[in-house]
Amino acid sequence: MQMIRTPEDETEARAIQDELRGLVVRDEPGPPPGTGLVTGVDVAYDDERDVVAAAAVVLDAATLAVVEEATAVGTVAFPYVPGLLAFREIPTVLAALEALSSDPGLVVCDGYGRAHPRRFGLAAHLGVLTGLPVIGVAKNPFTFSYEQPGGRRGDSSPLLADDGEEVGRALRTREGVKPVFVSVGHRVDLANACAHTLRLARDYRLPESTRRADALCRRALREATG
DNA sequence: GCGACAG
DNA sequence: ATCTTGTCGC
Repeated sequence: MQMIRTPEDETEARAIQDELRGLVVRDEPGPPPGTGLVTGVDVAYDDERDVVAAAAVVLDAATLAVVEEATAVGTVAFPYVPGLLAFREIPTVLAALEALSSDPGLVVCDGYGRAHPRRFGLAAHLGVLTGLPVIGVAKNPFTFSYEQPGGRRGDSSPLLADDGEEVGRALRTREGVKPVFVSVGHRVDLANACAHTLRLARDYRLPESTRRADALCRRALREATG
């Protein structure tokens, strides 16, 4: 049940991105922070055996308590190429999401959405394929530039593309700790994406959703591989 | 042509 | 992403 087309090469992959980019919805604020469900997704790889494991962890947005977990294991179908990450991750992530009985609510993934060379990163791609509201929270600035945000939790600064567009924000989630990089994927605006991220990063630098998904997909990979 | 580059 | 020990600190 892979709704993603696995391209034959990089040229085809970029063409798919250019085609799907027009389907991204950017004029919806998205679900209000702190209510409903939030689902973190992440993947881990065993490049030796071409195995990939994905995890989806559903949290109660208000308490950050785990509501449901699901995993999926698959075969790596595409190499890692900067700008084409979605083709490597999404097939297995979709399988994990489909294994959930809960409605995922807002989906939070590792990596970027709008902040992408062709403005169609992983979070945007996943959003278009599922129709769900999705945001991306990355651990480094990729190719984008930014000024260091203030040192306090909640401080942020624009993440800028070469053409000057604000494609995301560098958001300080912990005092004096390196910021995270937030960008919108689908059906969520940037201010709301940052608000969600800040609530999810209540106890650590990274959102609880991605921390939980990261731990789970590593465990799934270990159990699938050995 | 070279370097850099989410995970 | 992944390869990888100990170590400083709350």
